[in-house]
Amino acid sequence: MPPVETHRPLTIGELSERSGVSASALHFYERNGLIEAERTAGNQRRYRRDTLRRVAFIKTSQRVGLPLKDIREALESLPDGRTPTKRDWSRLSLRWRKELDERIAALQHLRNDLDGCIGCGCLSLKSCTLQNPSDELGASGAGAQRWTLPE
Amino acid sequence: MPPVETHRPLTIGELSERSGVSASALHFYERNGLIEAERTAGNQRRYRRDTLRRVAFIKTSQRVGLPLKDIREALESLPDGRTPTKRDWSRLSLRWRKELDERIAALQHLRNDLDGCIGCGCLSLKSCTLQNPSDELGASGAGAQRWTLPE
DNA sequence: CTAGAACCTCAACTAATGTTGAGGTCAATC
DNA sequence: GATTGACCTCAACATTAGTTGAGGTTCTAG
Repeated sequence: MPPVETHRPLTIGELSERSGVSASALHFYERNGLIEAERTAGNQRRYRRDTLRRVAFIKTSQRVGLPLKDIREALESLPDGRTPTKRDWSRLSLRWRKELDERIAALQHLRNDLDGCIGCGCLSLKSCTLQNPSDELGASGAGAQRWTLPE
Repeated sequence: MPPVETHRPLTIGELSERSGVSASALHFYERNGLIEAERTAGNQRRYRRDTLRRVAFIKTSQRVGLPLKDIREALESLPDGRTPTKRDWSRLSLRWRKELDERIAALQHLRNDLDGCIGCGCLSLKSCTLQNPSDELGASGAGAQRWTLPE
């Protein structure tokens, strides 16, 4: 296997296969500015190989629960012309880690409240902190709102 | 304040105000079998007061990230004719607690993986467990899929 | 008894995240 | 150099969770 093979750009079929993301979803991501592609003379897409990592980042971010809009914003912070370095990706990962931490904390808080409510079976509006995000949960885990409330 | 006031059914405006859920959303919940209402002679909705708790349960469940379909299924396990008791609500809360636990565990797993990746900046398909839900995360935290994958 | 607030239904629209299909083109192989 | 699988665009549709508006009715307070 010639090493030059390693640098050949990917067709959409290859990217789809290797990323596990459908071609139609890749089209969609492109329309929404999350990925981009060169074109052949015949107008077919050719992806730089680091697009694979980009798509991986998109998938992972979605698993965390982030909307594509946020993911696009994060990706926009990548260097424009050059292929992103490990350091670039690390920075993004670190950013997501914070989101994750907040989200986990919020869910744990919710669980604690739920534990309290299981005893009383309350879930009633005034007495149960679960009902009012702006109450205790809002104060100690503002991150929660990021994930469930509209902007 | 006469105690009989406590038993008067709620108008949609009252339920909306007290639950923080818009009237149009209440209509929507009704269309989708999540809540129900009696009607006055003039066809206006009148809600039993425990509907307040039902709506609270819906809101809380949504904050956990559950789709309405799942919430409806849970609510269907409530007794049909009578007003649910604390015990009934406790049972549902307990069920949600399990979901929450799984979800927290899955996110923690994801975070651990992410920590590994921050060091290497990888996020590449083969080497990074983050990419393949059916790998480690799938094995130890199947619950994660419940929240992010289509059925 | 009447004005105005609150309510009713139904249809259409929104936004996110894609999928599906029609109709046509490209490119790699025999 | 033709075939065939992979690709292209564009439009329409799907799903979730509602919102908005039009056009009409009911309820309540004065």
